[in-house]
Amino acid sequence: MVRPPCCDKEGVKKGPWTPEEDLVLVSYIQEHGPGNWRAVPARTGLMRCSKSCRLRWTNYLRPGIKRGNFTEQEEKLIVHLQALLGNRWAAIASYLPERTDNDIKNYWNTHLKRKLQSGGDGAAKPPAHRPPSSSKGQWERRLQTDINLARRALREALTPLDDLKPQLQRDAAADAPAAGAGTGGGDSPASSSSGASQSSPLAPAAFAAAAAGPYVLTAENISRMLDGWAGRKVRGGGTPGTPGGAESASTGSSDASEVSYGGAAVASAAPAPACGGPVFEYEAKPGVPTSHQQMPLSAIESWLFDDDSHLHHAVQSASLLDAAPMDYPF
DNA sequence: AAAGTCTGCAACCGCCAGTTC
DNA sequence: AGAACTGGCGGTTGCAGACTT
Repeated sequence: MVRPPCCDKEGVKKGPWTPEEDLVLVSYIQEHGPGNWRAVPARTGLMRCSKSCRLRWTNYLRPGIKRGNFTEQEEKLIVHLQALLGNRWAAIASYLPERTDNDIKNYWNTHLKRKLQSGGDGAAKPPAHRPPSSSKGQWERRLQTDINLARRALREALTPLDDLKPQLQRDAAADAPAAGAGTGGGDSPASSSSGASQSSPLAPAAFAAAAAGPYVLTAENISRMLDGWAGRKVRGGGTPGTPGGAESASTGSSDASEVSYGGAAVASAAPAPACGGPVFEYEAKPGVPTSHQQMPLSAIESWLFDDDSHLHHAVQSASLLDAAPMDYPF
């Protein structure tokens, strides 16, 4: 069958997002939560494809995103995971909760690939036989499943206390969801889990936190938000550009995006402050630890790096598969 | 100082898989 | 059961700033 386009191509705006559009999108998501992307353009009036809205949110506007300046630790992790998983950026990104798959993909293509090709820094090189991109085969899924299981077990074992925080917040929100939402914005459907629950069960807690937290979408805050954006480096002639351009966002602690999210330091590598917490807590990647419950990288690394058998197994599997494609009896 | 080249990143495109009807 | 719909993913491109000549 022929798939219709995801949206009507005519009248759909393309290109860089303006601060105003970002604001509209953020406002909408703050109110309704992410999800149901198809309804977003219609309900916000944005002349954007639903897909574009989702991408803009997940790759840029979503709180908790760290931009630019990959640490050596992250770099190593990416290299190893890429060797392990191939170009499955979403899977790799799940190990780096503060990074988007797009970011990691870009970083790989622009930095790491070249680095490894030119001899690299001693980090493990990607195997000669990479899992073929076309083979989303059983072995690969099995591998991913195993990794996920191991990761979950590891997380549970290593971060019992941190895990309690979101749980406590969920419990608190469950106790008084309506009260929290009600104080936030009057008719705000914050307590409605229609859209948000689709993405994460954390939604109610997040909305409660949002209502009680530092960020309220008032005219004042919108003004501050726009001021912050307006004050940013402008890319291109007249185009307001994208807030938080890579390097500047990560280095400039007074970035507009931080302001816009009520000091949740969303663009910063620093963990969310104890007071208030991130407004968009529900926006943690599905199945991925939030910044609160983020597993320590060192733990992952020791698991990944110390036990080479994981890598070797993966590489061997890939090699075998390349040599003689077959249906693995997993 | 100007022109050309390189680099990095945001965003788009098309395909795929899961879900809904 | 199968078609339609939606969201997600990976590859690719276009553009603007940085750098080099």
